[in-house]
Amino acid sequence: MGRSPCCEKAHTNKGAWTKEEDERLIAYIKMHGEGCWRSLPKAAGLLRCGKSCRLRWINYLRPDLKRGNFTEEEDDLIIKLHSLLGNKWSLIAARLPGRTDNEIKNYWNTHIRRKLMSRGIDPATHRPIHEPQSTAAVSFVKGDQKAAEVGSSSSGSSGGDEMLTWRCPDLNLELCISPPFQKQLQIFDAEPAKSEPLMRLCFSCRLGVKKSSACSCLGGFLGLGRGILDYRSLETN
DNA sequence: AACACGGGCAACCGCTGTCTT
DNA sequence: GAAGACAGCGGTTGCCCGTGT
Repeated sequence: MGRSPCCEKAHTNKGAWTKEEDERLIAYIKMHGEGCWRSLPKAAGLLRCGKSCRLRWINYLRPDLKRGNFTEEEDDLIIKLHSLLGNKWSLIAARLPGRTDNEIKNYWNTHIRRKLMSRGIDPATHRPIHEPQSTAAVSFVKGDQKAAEVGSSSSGSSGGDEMLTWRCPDLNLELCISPPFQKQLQIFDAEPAKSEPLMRLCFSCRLGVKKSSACSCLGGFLGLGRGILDYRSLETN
C-alpha cells in the first residue's frame, strides 16, 4: 500500500500567508534546509499543507529572488525562450536567475502577451497574427543547414503541409552535456553553522552513465535529478 | 465620495510522472 | 506488480489596488 496522507486538509489554513507564518517558514528552512515538504508544516508549527509551504517558499520567500520589474533583456529572453519551449515556465525560469516560474507566467500573461499582440504577433505561435495557419515547428538545426532538410524527413512532400521551421537567430539553445547545476543538488546539515553538503553527485551520475537504485547520490539520468533536463546547462548567446 | 472596472499577482487546483510501501 | 502518496508543473481563480466615471 501507499504512504500515509501528507496532511489533514480539515486542519490546514488557506488563503494569504500571514507575516508570522512567513517567519516560521523562513526560520525552519534556514535551520533545516529545503525538502521534505510533507513533514515541514508540522515540524515548523504551521497549519498549512506542505504543498502550500513549498509554493510560498519558492515563489516568495526564497532569499535569492529578484524582486521588482523585469528588464528589457529579461523580456527579450522570455520571449525567445517561450518561442522555443512554449509554456514550460519552469524551464524558462531556470534561465532567469532570481525569477520564479509563477512570476514569469504571470508576467507573460499580463505584460508580454499584450506587448506581442500590439505588435501583431500571436503570443502562442510567435508568428504574425494575419499569417495563414500552418504547422510550425521549431528547428534546432545549427547554422546554415536548410530548414527543408528537417521538414522533408517528416512530411516527405513539398506541398502545402511542408513543415515550416523557425528559430531565434540570436539565441543558441543547443543542448550540451555538462555537470549539472551543483547548488541545488546539495543537502545541508541541520546546523547552519556546520552547513556542509552531506551528499553530492557521484562521478558516475555526473557523467550520466548510471541510474540505479543502489546509487545513493541525488543524481538522476545525466545527473539531472528525477530525470529532468537541467536547462541551466544550456548555453545562450 | 461612491461605485465599477480592469490589471496584477499570490495562491489554489488538478494533473502527471516518480517514488515508496 | 499494484496501490497510493509525493513532488513538481501549468492553468485558473480570486483578492487587492489603482484608475476612470
